[in-house]
Amino acid sequence: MAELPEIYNICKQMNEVLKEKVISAVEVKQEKCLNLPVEDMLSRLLHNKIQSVANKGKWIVVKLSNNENMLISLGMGGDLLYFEPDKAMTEYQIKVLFADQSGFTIKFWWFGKFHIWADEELLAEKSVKDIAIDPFDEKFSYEHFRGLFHGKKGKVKPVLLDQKKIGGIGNMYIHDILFKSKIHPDKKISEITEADFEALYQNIVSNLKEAYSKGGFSYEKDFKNQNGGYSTDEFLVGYREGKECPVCGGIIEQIKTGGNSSYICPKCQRI
Amino acid sequence: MAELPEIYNICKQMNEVLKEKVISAVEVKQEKCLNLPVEDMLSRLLHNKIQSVANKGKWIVVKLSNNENMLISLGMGGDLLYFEPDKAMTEYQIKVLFADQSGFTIKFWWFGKFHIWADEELLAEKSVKDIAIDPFDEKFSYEHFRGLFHGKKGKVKPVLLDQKKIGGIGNMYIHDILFKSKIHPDKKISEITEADFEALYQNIVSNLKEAYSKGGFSYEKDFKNQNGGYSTDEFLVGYREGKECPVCGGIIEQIKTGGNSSYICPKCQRI
DNA sequence: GCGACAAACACGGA
DNA sequence: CTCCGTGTTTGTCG
Repeated sequence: MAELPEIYNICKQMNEVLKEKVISAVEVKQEKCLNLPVEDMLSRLLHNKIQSVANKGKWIVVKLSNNENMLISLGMGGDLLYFEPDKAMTEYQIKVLFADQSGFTIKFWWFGKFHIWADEELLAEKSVKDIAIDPFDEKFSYEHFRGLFHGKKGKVKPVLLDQKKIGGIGNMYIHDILFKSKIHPDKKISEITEADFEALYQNIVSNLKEAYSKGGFSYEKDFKNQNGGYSTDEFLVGYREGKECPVCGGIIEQIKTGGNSSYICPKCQRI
Repeated sequence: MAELPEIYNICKQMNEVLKEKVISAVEVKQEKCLNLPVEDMLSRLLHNKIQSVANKGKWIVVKLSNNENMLISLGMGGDLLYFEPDKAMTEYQIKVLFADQSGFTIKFWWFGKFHIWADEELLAEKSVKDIAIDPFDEKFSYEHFRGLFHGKKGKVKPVLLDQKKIGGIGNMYIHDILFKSKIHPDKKISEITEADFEALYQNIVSNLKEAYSKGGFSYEKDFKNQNGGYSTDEFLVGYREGKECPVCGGIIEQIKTGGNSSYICPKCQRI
């Protein structure tokens, strides 16, 4: 469930906290989240320095001094937690330890990934190479956004969640973004007006930035084990099926949209 | 509209009539139905002998003495007509002339193809390489047929018309085949019983053989310019929308099934 | 609820 | 009414 606001926040914190730290050990309790045999992973990570951390969509990319990278995907959610010496969590699938005895643990709720790729490999690596820029990127202009829909004929929501089109949006913040824009998730792209697109663009950026400014979603923990300040009370329609629409008083519905669920006000959001 | 019965018939006749004839000229009025520049096509065909003719699904494959092949697709229908010296039709896109001044003309109604491929190329040529055996093939056993559906989850009709699964069936004979089998074209494969599959298999083979035994569909001409003897009166539900079902007296409907039309008795064929 | 992949399906062009 | 390529949608798996 960690989406751009949470991931972006974690990356910022990792940058601040981990810079220049040297990896001294990596412990893996679940090998299937690796892309390499443990031995290979270790030989590519150990004794190297953290250079910088940035997100690529919902992926966290930790760049090391030896041109290797740790790519972390939290999948459906999980905790990526910094620890001071001797303060590590006991539940984790991956633990990275630094020379100063600090480190971080990763605990996935379900499917997470911990992949190692060299800079050159990264360009060809399918998991991340096609991930589009995210709404926090300065190049994420309205023109860029609008262009994603030109000549397209499907439904809106799949495009918004398509990581090859827009990085970082998942199936949580999207509900309110669409609601605020008064667009039904199954609305055909061809039937969306220019004004709708403008509202959609604004709401994507403002909704995610709002969540980021509050430290992310309240159910998620940041790198320093703090829960975010964006609480479920702020949801307008997301996960509020059966409750009243804050705008028109209609009853919010949970509906199936393709493979996932959507929460909508059937009155405010018409197909 | 030529399907397996018509194509099979034409191939048989071509085999009887053209064997050993030597190509002396080819005239092309519509170059876009070729896969080669006219020059190349000519140099690969002229002065070579017809060796044999066989169908691959709805394609007609004319094998020449020099290991080249003429591949003819009649597309949505057309006439492929033999002519005695000086008796050629005047309307055609392609005319093949033999040394004895006999020959054949091809007139497509819409999109037809006249392609040249050497034996070796044929194996890699996408238009025909994956076309499955047809219901007249001795290897088209019930087991073979049944196996086409194992582990599949879509609708029946698309499989029956998929040339990679079964060669030669088109959207004409299929209506009655499904009707006789009491299967709705949109029926899910997973919901079809073994008895249904057996009926379907029998009806595919028998319906197409019946049409073939009568020289094909009455609206189509054979190689000798004779119309087939399988008339529209023999259709049970195909193209009979609004008429009565010959079994239950219900009203036959024309419905959309994916990209094409189907004719069904809504009472005899339930989804 | 994520991401990768494959299967099924829809559509347009020749 | 054909075949084909492409894009879209749906399902499954880890």
